[in-house]
Amino acid sequence: MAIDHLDGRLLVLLAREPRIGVLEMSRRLGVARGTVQARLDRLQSNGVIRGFGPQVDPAALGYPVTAFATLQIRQGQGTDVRAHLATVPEVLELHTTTGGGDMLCRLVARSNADLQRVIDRVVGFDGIVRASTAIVMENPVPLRIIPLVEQAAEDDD
Amino acid sequence: MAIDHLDGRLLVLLAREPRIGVLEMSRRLGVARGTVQARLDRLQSNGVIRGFGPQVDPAALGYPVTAFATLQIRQGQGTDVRAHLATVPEVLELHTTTGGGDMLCRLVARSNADLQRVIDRVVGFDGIVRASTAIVMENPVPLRIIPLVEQAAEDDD
DNA sequence: ATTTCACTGAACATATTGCCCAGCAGATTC
DNA sequence: GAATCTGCTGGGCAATATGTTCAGTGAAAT
Repeated sequence: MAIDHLDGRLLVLLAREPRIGVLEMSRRLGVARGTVQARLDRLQSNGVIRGFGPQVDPAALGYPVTAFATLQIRQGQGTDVRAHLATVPEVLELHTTTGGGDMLCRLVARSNADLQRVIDRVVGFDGIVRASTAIVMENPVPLRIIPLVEQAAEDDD
Repeated sequence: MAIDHLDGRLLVLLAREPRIGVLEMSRRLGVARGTVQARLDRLQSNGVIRGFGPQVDPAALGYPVTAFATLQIRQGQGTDVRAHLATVPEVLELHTTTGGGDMLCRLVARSNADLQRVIDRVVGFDGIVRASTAIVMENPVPLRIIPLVEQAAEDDD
């Protein structure tokens, strides 16, 4: 399973110049077009490539404040809480983590004041015992995958 | 600034079917091709759309374990720590947050055992005082943007 | 009344796509 | 050793999409 060296180069190329076509990729990688097409298909059915959705910047949408909230959930309320959080647009991401009934979610808001409204909406739900929020000030390493892809391709499995 | 209703529909369409072309989009949205092209260009130079990079699943790459680590940084060491963490491929994301010298980072690893290695590498650096890690068990809400886009488009700014 | 702006609808040459095929090399199986 | 698979090559084809330009239209701003 996983990826070989050519897959790695393909992914890195795709990450750097996402809009180039199959033909151009085959030129850059020095392989036949059919090969690139086959690799891409495989990577997608593999699930390695989940999709090519546009990466939208919440800040540019008017939500410049990001925060992470750790939620403590009352036993047995997990399912309800999940469903509740899924209905809040400002919840961009939700994880359940080790340690009691804990969840971690990524929030955005229009301002620090607005964040209060979002948090109230998030925690204003029966089943959430306690919430602690950390507001993001800087993002020195934005979500990235290239270094990991390169490592995985070198391990060459 | 921000986006109007057509931009919103464009983004949602693009998020749902990322590989469709400009022409097909114009057909779906019922507007001229030039309009879609102009909107897309604007959204990209706006920074609303950061890019179209492939969404790669770390699990499919052989890194099925995700964790969030909260790091406490010694005063004045922030820059060094950032640089250090940027060199670790398993650090997918790094944020500095409110509250003392705290950082939050997203990690992946090949296994729970491997996570220990990653954490050792992350915290094995002068300037990191303390680390507390939460391992992700489930991901009920994967990173998403559509609901926020829809809300922003309705607010119609 | 005039200017500006975004959108339309069309045209054109060029490039890319999806699909087909035959051939080839290396590895695996019998 | 011979047969079979699998992945890659390199080519050809019709259909489609792209980049670009243009003139015309309507609405809003000056």
